Amino acid sequence: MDNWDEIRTAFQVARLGTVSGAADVLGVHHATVIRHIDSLERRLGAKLFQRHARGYTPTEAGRDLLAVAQTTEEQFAHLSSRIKGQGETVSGELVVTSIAGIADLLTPVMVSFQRNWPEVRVRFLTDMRVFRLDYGEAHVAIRAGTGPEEPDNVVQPLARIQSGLYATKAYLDRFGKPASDADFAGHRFVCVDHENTRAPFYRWLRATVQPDQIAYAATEPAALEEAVRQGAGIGFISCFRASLDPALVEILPPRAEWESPLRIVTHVDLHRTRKVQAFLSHLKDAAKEWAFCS
Amino acid sequence: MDNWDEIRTAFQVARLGTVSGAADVLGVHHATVIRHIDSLERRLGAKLFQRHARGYTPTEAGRDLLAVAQTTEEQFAHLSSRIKGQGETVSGELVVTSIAGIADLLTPVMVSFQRNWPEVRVRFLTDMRVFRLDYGEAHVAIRAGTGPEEPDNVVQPLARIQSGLYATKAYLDRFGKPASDADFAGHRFVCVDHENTRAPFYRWLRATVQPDQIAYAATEPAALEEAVRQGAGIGFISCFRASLDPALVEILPPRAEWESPLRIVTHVDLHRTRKVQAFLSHLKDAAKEWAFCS
DNA sequence: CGTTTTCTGTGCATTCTTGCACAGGACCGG
DNA sequence: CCGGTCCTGTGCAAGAATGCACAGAAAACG
Repeated sequence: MDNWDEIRTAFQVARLGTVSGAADVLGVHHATVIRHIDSLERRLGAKLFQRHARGYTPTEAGRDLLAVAQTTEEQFAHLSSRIKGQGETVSGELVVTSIAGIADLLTPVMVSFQRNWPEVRVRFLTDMRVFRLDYGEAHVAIRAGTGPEEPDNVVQPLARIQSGLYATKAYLDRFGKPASDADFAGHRFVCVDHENTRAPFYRWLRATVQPDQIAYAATEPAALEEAVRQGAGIGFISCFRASLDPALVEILPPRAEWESPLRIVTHVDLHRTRKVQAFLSHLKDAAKEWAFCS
Repeated sequence: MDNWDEIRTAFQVARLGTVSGAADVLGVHHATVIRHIDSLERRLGAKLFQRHARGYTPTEAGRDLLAVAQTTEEQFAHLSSRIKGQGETVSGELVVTSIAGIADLLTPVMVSFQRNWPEVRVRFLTDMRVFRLDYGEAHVAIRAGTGPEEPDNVVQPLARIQSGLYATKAYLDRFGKPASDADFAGHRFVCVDHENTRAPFYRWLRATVQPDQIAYAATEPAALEEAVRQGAGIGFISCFRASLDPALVEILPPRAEWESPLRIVTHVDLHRTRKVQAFLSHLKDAAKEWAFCS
């Protein structure tokens, strides 16, 4: 049963009883309608209509088609209005992905968004691998740094998260607290185990301290943070995370050059929808309230 | 939501995830598939798929379409197999029409046919007006005489119903019983009120008796028969109907020239179907058993 | 790391569908 | 009885959808 258009044509003929009437409704020439019916009947091997000078009377098969196509037309009409409307409504799924490090910063935003738009089911994905927006894996991605992006992705700056140098009280009791970045001699540091990282504060750290001062290195951000908390040395932790842990002591005040940009990335097709726009404005509003950001 | 073929194309793309795969299944070029999707999305004003190098991933709208079109395809497949099969099966409606005069002759045939083919719903229409087969009003018509027929109707002889001259005992007690058609003087007759009727026995009657002997005339066959039963005169009644009424007495034995042919008429498109053929053979078998016919 | 495969996407020629004009038949109303 | 109207049906030309060839890009594979 290929060629659904011919079924649609036959449906209108069965509904209206005449070829001409169906042609008017369908917006085609009546010759086209005749040819569609002929083609469909030839393929089915059965007559759908009794032809006579006053019109086409559906046979039993034609009435069967009428009933089936009637519901089909209704289903398609509903589908059409759903799809046309869904770009304008804030409902359905909203899939947001981000790096794991800022999950606890974002979660309150997600929850309040869902509270504001109860029709929306929020999915918040944090995973090792980067989710790809052009594969339809997420509507919105929140990413750190200034990495390259796909051509079809629209990128917006969200905030600049401040990071500072921290150490535990236990570390300071043992090694003392440096007064400035000129006073780092004899101190040990925690740094990412990657020569050419893009994180600005780690680039600054590698340029400032001696390599043998890096006492602890790891690839995983969470592992680095944990190392500082365990007293392995002085290390960078984002200010908002450090503020949650009273055991951490700020070594130096945050600097603008240490700030790391946070970007909102959306796929160009989804960016225009009201659902995504609603979330974006909600997210930006929330970001304005964030302390430790600029 | 016109152009159902584009929905079908989009359905296959959503189902398979690639344009190329959908093109193979649909038996068209992949460029055609791309153009269908583009056209459909443009008309809906919403993206159905996220495009990427490995294929098309359906969006929320695309998944919605997938679900709707899935059931549509199934419905159409069922419809197709029903229509293709129904020409070969004996089921559904069977509409038979005839003149009212032979309804009680046909009814047992219809009932036994329905008993033999329980899938069939029989509708037996007897009405004043002649039902038109080319308007799809009936599958089979049983008609008397040798009237003209539509070009698309296939006509078969069914039987020749015998009619005889009858009167009531009361009439005979009063007027006597004529020994032959040469002994009709002084008798009164019941005849159709129509100069040029096609019924052979009435033509014979008008040619045989004097006009003033026709004591009772009517247009309706049932009214004529009732007039004979009421003793209005001698009149023609079909033998099978007269045999049911013991009050009627046969005046003259049936003659071949009084016989009226009974024709089966079907529309050429429906004539080929097994359902109609089954009824026709059943009807012919039953007609062989009919007494008062030849 | 280069190669192969498998996708999508687009300009161009072709085929096929569609529209048009007209014929023919049936029905309706005067 | 006869013109007007509303149907269906068909040959022919215009237009639109399709197929083809090729480009380009990304993933898979050895």
